[in-house]
Formats: sequence, C-alpha cells, structure tokens
Amino acid sequence: MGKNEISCDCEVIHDEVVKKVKENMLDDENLIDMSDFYKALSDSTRIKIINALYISEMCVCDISVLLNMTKSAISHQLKNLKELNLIKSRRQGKEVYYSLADKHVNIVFEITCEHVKEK
Amino acid sequence: MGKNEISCDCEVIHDEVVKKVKENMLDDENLIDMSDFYKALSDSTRIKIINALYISEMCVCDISVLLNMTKSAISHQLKNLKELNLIKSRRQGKEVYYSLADKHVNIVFEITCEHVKEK
DNA sequence: TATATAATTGAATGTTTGTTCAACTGTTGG
DNA sequence: CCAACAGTTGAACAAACATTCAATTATATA
Repeated sequence: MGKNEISCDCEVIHDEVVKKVKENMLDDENLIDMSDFYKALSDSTRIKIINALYISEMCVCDISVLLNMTKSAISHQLKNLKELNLIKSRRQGKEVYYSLADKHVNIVFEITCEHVKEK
Repeated sequence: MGKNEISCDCEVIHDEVVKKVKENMLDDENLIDMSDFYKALSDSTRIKIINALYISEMCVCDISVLLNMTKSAISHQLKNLKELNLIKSRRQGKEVYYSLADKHVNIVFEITCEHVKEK
C-alpha cells in the first residue's frame, strides 16, 4: 500500500479546520512519547506503585506486601516503569530500592489527582 | 479466597515505611479513576484526537481524514473518550462535532506535553 | 562454602483492547 | 418518500498486556 493512499472512508468537510489542525498538531513522535507515558500510568497496579513511591522510597518486598501481590508481578511492573524512566532504583545489599525518577512525575501525578477529584 | 488472605510471597521488611505509605495513599477508588483517565490517553489514536480537539472542534469525517483512518475506528475511540468525560459532542444536521470536555483536559495535556519534551 | 532471602527473568496463559467489517440509525434535500 | 451521506454499533479477529509459575541471579551471613 502506497504511503499516500487514503484509508479513511470519506471526504473532508471543513478544509480550513483540517489544515489548521494539521499545522498545529505535535509531531507523531512526540504524541507517541506522550501516549507511552500515559500508558505507564494506565494500569491500577502501576499507578498504585507510583502513588506509593510518591510517598516514600520502597523495596520490592515492601511493595508486594503493601499491594498484596507477588514479588514477580511487582518486579515486572517495576521494570515497565523503569524502562519508561518514571522510576529509578538503587541496590543496597540484598534489597533494591525504587523511587520516582524526577519531579516531573510528581507534578503530573498531582495535577491528575486534582483533576480526577474535581469530577 | 478470603478478603484478608495474603497472596504476596514474602514478609514485610520495613514496617514503618509500609504503614506510613498505607496511611497516605489515595483510596483505591480514586486510583482506579486516575488509571482510567490515563488509559484514555494511553493510545496514540486517542491522544492524536485529543491533540486535534485541543486545537479545534471537529466532526468525525474531518478527524478521519486528518488521521487517515476509517470513520468507524474514529467513532469507536470517540465513544471511549466521551464515556470517560474527556470530550463532549453536539449534533448539527448530519454532522456531530466533538470538543474537549473542559479545561482540566487541556491542562493535563499541556503539562504532560512539557514533561515529555524535556526528556 | 552452603544456605537463605531479595529480586529478576522468560515462557505460558487468559484477558483486554484496537481495528475491521457489515449492518444499522439519523438527518438533509430532491 | 427516498436516496445520499454522517455517524454509530456489535461481532469477530489479531495484537498487546498483566499475572502466574518455575527457574535463575545476586547478596549477605552462618
């Protein structure tokens, strides 16, 4: 299928609107980064982890107990969050401690928290 | 399985930390609302729609052309976004125009946009 | 060194989800 | 009333994903 082939099933109705929006939209790359960021927070286990780490640095065992889930399940989700740069980790002896990566994460969490509460 | 049965596979290591976090975490209900909100923005099609509506109110056909997708696919995603109160709609003749539900959506979009750009 | 515990990993499984397809509803204008 | 077009809907399908399970790595300590 050619690059410019049209796969929508209609004609444009408002040329100027589509043109204006096309010119002002973010790049695909930025938008995909944004959706990936939101994807990280779109699961209830992961948002609970973020909420927990917002309050305090924690090790995997403690998070497991807190959320009443296996270490394996938690560890998989921590890996997801780390790969998306939302959290960071440090090892101290046998334990690995996780915390939020930076203040951006805090801020977005807070803003959305307020947004949801006001509904 | 009983409500209080433990399904994690370890013992708590730092009692005080877990206690403190448990006391300060948001309610499950709030956290699930938050993850649902993020879920709405976690797909690249939906975030493109949000970005488009951030710039201008649009009808389904125009969004289809803009994103080069079928009206059906767009309509399904618009339904998702509307059920989560991120967008609203008004019918004018044959066309249905969609726009962002309120300023909260704008704000969260802007904040995350900045966050992602700064990485 | 051997053992115990913390954590990670990969494969497997069941669930969720995005898009397609075809049929349908709602509205306008001839 | 009917034809044309905008939009919606539900079922089907494939892809993505969360958790489980079993095996493995890493570290501390007896």
